[in-house]
Amino acid sequence: MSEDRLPRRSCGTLSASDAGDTHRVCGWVAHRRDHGGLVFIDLRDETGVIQVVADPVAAQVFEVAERVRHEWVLEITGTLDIRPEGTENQDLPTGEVELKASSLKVLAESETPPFVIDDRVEVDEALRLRYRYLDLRRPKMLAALRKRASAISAIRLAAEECGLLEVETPTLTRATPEGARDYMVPSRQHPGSAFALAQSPQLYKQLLMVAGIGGYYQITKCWRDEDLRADRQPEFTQLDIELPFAGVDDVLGVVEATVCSASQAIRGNAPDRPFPKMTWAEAMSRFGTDKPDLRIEGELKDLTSVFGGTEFRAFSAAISQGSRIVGLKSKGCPEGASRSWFDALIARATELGAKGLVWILVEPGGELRSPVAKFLSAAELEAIRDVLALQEGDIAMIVADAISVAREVLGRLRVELASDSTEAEREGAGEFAPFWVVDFPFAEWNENEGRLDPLHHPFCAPHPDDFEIISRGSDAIVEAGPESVRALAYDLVADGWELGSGSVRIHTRELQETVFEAIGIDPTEAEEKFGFLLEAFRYGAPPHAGFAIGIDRLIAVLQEEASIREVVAFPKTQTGSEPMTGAPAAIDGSQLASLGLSLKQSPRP
RNA sequence: GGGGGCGUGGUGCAGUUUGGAGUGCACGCCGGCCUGUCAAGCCGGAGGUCGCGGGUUCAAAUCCCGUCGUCCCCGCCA
Repeated sequence: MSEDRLPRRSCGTLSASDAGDTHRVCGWVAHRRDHGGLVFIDLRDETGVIQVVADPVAAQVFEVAERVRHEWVLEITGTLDIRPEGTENQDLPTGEVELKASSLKVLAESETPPFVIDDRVEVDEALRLRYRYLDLRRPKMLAALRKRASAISAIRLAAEECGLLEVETPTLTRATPEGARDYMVPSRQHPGSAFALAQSPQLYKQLLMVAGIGGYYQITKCWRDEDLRADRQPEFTQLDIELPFAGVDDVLGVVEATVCSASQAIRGNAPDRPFPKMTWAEAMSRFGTDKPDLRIEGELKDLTSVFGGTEFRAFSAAISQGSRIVGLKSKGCPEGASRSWFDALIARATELGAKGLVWILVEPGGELRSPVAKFLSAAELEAIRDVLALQEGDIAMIVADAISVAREVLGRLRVELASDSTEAEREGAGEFAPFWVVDFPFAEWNENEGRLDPLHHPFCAPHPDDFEIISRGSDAIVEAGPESVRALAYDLVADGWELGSGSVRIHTRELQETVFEAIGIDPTEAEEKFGFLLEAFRYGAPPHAGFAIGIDRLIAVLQEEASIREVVAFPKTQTGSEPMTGAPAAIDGSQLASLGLSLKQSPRP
C-alpha cells in the first residue's frame, strides 16, 4: 500500500511483546469467521497463524473481509492488540494477541481448493499428490520439510566436524551389471548408447579413496528402477560416507555422529553412543529377520530340545528330518481368542511357507488351551510356558520346519501381529533406538541361478576369521554353509527399518579377483564390468570402509512416519508416476529421432 | 509377475453381505441472519456417469467378467 511499508512479519511469530505496534503480515486465509458485524480471519504463513480482526469501523477493510474466501492471499497491516480478557486462545501459539486490520489488500484470489488445507482433514493420497502444492501448504507438511532441511544441515555439519569432504560424483554414469535395474538415459551424442542414472556412488567413492581423499561424504540422489514400497521411491536421497585407513568402528563412529545430529535436529534428543551391536546371526535367531523391530515384545525361542522325546508325531517326525521347533510369544490377540482368528493365523503361516503352526493360548487362570494339547505331555507344556515366559492372555506360536523357514515365518508373524495392535501398546513406542547389525554373511545361495550371490555387494571384505574359507572359492563357502561365512558388512536398523548399510571394502586387486571368483564372476567379466576399479587398485589403494544411509528413511523414522512419501516434497506413486505433472510421459517423436531411437511398443494413452 | 484393501456430490465415509426410485451422515461450497469467534453458530439451498467397459436380470452402487487408478504386501530392491 504505502511506499515506505513496514517489513513483513511472520504470522506465527507475533506475540504479546509486539503488542501496541503496527505490523504488516502476508499469508493465506486459513479460516474466516463472519459474525455479521465482526469478521475474524485466521491468516496462515509458513510460521503459523495469526487472528486478524476486521471491524466495521474500518469500513473498507470490513467490506473486503466479508468477501474473502479460503486460501485467498492477503496483505494485512494493523495494530497488534492484546486480546480482550476471556477471548485468548490457549491452543494457538499467537492466541494472546490479534491483529486489528487497518488495511487489507487482496494479493490473489483462490478458487475453492479440492480439499481443505488443514492437518486434521484426511485426504486420499492420490489427490494430495495431484495437488501437492496445496498438500504441502498444510502446516504439518511444511514442518516436515523444515525438519528434513534442518536434519540435513546438521548432518553436513557433523560430517564436516569428522573431517569429511563433500565431493559430488556423477549421476549420469555407466550401467552396473548387477543389482537393481537402471534408469537409462539415452545420449544424443552417442546414438545407441545410454547412461544409467547412478544407483549409488559406490564405485566413485572407492575411487576417491584411491585418489587420496581424506574422508568423503555426499548427500546425493540415487535411482533404482524397481517396484516401490512405503519405504522405497525410484529416486531417493542417500548420505554416502567413505573413510580411508579405517576399520569397522571408525565408520560406525562417523555414522553415529551424523545420525545423532539428525536426531537432535528433528527430535531435540539423540540416542546414546555407541549404538548397540547385534550380529546378523543373533538377529536371525532371536527375531527371524535382519532388521528386527525391537519395540515389539517377544523373541523366537528354539524349543527343539523340549521335544526331544515327544509323543507328538508332527514334532518328532520333523526333528528326525533335521527340522527345528521354534516358538514365539505374542501378547494376546486383538479379537479375543476366537477359533476363526487362530484359523486365519494358521492360514497366514502356511502362506508364508510353513507346513503348519501350533498355537497355545494361556487362559485366565493360567490353563493352556491348544488343539494339540492332548498330544503334548504336561512336562512339555510347562517347558513351553517356561521358555517362552508365557503369561495369562499370551499366545504361543510354534513352527516345526527347516530352521530358515521357521525363523522367516515367525519373524514375519511377529511383525504382522504387532502392526495389528496400536502403536501405543508397543513397548518403547516413540523412542529412537538405532542399533547395528554386524557380521552379515559374505554371500547367499541363489536357488534360481544355482550359484552364490554377494549379500551386500562384491566389494565387501571378508571377515578375517572366515577369509580362509572364502579364499578356497565358492565350493568351500557352500560346504561351510553360506550363512556362517561372514563379511565385514553391517546395517543400521531402527524400528524395523533398514536405515543403511556399509562394509569394509576390498582394496587389493588380488583379493578382489579372489572374491569375484568365489561369487562366480569370471576374470573376463570382471575386467569388462569393473576393469577401471581393478586398474585403480594397481596404483596403491588405501584400506577403506564406508557406509550409506537412506536419508528419506532416516528422516521418516525420526518423524515417526510410516511412509517416506511424507518427508519427500514431490514423491511418486507406487507405480512410479507423478499425478501432478503426469510424468513419465510419452516421448515426443522429434526427441526420439534426435536420440536415434524407435519404439517397439506404444505407450498407454 | 503375484496376493489383498479401496474407488459412491468438491472432501471423508455409510449403503454392497441378502439386487428394488441416488437413500443417509459429517465437512466443504452458495445465499441469508448474526459484534468475540477461533475447524464459530443458526436457517435455507445447490451439487451425482456410484472409476471405466461389458455381462446376468423385469430391475445393478450392490451379482459376474474385464479394465484403469491408488494404497499395503510378496517377488524384486548387489
